[in-house]
Amino acid sequence: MPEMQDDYTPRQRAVLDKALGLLVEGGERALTTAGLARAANCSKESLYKWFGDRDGLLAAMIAHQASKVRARIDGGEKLDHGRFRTHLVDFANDLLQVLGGDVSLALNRLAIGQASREDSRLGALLIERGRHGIDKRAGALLEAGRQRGLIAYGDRDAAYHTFYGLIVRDLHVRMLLGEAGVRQPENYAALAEEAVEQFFVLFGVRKEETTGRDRV
Amino acid sequence: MPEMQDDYTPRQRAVLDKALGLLVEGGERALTTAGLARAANCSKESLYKWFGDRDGLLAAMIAHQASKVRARIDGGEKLDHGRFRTHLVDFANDLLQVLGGDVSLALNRLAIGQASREDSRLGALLIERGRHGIDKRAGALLEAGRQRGLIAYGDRDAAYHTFYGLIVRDLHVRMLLGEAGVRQPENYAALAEEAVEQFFVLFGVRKEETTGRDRV
DNA sequence: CTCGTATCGTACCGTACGGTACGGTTCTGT
DNA sequence: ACAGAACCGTACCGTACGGTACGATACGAG
Repeated sequence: MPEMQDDYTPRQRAVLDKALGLLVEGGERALTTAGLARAANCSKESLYKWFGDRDGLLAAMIAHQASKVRARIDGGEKLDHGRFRTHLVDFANDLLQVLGGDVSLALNRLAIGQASREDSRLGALLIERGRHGIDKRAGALLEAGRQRGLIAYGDRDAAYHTFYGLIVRDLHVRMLLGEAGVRQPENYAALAEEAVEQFFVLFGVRKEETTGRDRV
Repeated sequence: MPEMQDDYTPRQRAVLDKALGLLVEGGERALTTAGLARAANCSKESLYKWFGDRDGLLAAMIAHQASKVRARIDGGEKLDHGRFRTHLVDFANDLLQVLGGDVSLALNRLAIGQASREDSRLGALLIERGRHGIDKRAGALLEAGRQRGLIAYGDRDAAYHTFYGLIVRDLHVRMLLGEAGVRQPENYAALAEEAVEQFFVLFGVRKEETTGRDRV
């Protein structure tokens, strides 16, 4: 599996960044080969030489963007309840931040728009390059919490997906649809707090009154 | 607010159904005016006369589809815990069934693909015509349960969104992305059961202890 | 200095789409 | 029966896009 590092030259990376910019600004319709060549001061011939065809360009954009968002791994410090809780809240915040980001939304819209085409692998590529890192990080975090006896679950994937649902709810789709008033990063913190709170209600291990009486 | 009933002639409805068929089968690229005219045995001129332009056609398709899915309202029988639970499970099942349906996925993909265009109202239209009915039904259901003392919440919208997240998790986006192996209707029942179970853990009222009252 | 390579800018080609126009046909009301 | 409207099928137009070709330019290797 790929090492999350694109093997493109700096020039090519700059072009891919321009392409992402066009995509974010104007959607798929704005991302034409001629437009990209003009915006990036390169020739269409170079685009086709580097990326093969338009689909190759789109795939390269996803790979390039994924290579920039390095999934940081949480250090293995000693986990008490408070630290674990903080890590979960951080994860939830990061997740909302990522999903609500301009580039993420634009790439997801692109991949979803292409999903009907049978020969398009953009969706799988997006999940493989983008989601799996997040999943790994969350899985490790949950596993660490379970081993310390802070939470309990039968199926880690099920617990993770529940956690994901508690955090994201229907926000992702509504942001993808462009609904007004949904993208409000100032609310992410509160959403993350509440999701973690609910996650602990579902999967937390009662320590007989050891539950930190945090303010909510 | 519209009455969830499209004011189109049967002929026009048949054309809109053909259009939905083309969209489901081949995505947005397959839905061309010429293609639709050929498939529906009508003239392009009629299409433009009836729907104005392509965007009008797309909007009409959404309205037409929404008019077919009538949000049935649950009868007001006496609610005991078992009945209430059954209604919640039914709602969860219906929700998964709807979101995973061919037409719903195709229309959502279409609206999401257009979401970048500033002048596109498809996303808002889809939410307005499709989601609001579901939201109303769920809201009424939750409110009935609360008034019977079966569940407790401070904010109904928050409780509903949590319920939604527990049911759908990340399934909707992954289905939209076309990930293989995600659309498995045979799993919906188990997912619905588990979501309702978790929902009761979070918001259910124990007959003995009346705790679990959360603010926020 | 010179050759080769990579790249740029532009021009070009074929295609496909949105939208319009028009002659011929069917349907409807009187 | 007849007039008018609605509609079909097709042809047509302008545009825009993906992809290719080509001459011009910059630059490193020998």
